[in-house]
Amino acid sequence: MGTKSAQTAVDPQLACPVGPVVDIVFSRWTTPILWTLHAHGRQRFVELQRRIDAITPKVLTQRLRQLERDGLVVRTYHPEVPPRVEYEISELGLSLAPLFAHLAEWADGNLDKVDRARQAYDADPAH
Amino acid sequence: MGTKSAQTAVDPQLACPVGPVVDIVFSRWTTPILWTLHAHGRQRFVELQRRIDAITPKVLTQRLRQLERDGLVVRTYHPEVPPRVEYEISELGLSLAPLFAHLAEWADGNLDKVDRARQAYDADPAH
DNA sequence: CGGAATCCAATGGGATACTG
DNA sequence: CAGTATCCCATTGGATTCCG
Repeated sequence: MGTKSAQTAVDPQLACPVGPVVDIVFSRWTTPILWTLHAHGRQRFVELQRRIDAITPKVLTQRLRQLERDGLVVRTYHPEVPPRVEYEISELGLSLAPLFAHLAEWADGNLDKVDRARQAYDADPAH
Repeated sequence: MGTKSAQTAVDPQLACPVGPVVDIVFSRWTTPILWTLHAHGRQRFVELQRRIDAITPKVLTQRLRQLERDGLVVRTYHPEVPPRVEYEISELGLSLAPLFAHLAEWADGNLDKVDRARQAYDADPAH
């Protein structure tokens, strides 16, 4: 990981100004994680793991690290026995809420059209 | 809302309502393709290929097929010699424009914060 | 509990060559 | 021109094990 993002291997800025932000917000597993944190508030590692269907601890750790580095999630470590770690959405992460709402709204009004388009496409023997 | 121990195994789609639409709109290469089609209007395969930095014909074909199947892009085949094919955004695809604008707006106001968060994170030897 | 380390399988995407 | 076909490599993610 680190400085290199897989999706930006081909500088998308020229072809698509929204490329960088898509990398940050919509890379794999980020929306389920952000959504779960937003829906259930501050919670521990295992709670997150249980709520996000069958995600492995390795992948969850990777994604949480990225989200923490990007400032969208705040990690709090409590030096106890046993150790306790809590994750929550940051203020910056919370600022994505309207965008997610917008996305959900579009989905609500148009996902059925996508479905019908697919059925029509699949029904056409020319394809 | 209360936490139910009964539904420990949560379907990822349930865990994140925006999951399906993210798959459709923000899967790999789709935003550069949609953006280019929106910026330059109806255009041919090679034009698309040239404008989207170094995308291979194979991948471009795959993505265009998916976008066509999802009803976001319209493909028009002209049986000439040599053959001519044109792609354009559909009405459904165009309905994504406000969403993209919203995304660009968020990026414009917050991408620098992400950058600073990364620098702060990388500067901390604890990480 | 909250990970880290290791190994491995699947997949996506690049390069190249070819065709109607 | 607009793809298709083939090969191949890199990255991703899953499974498992181990540790402070």
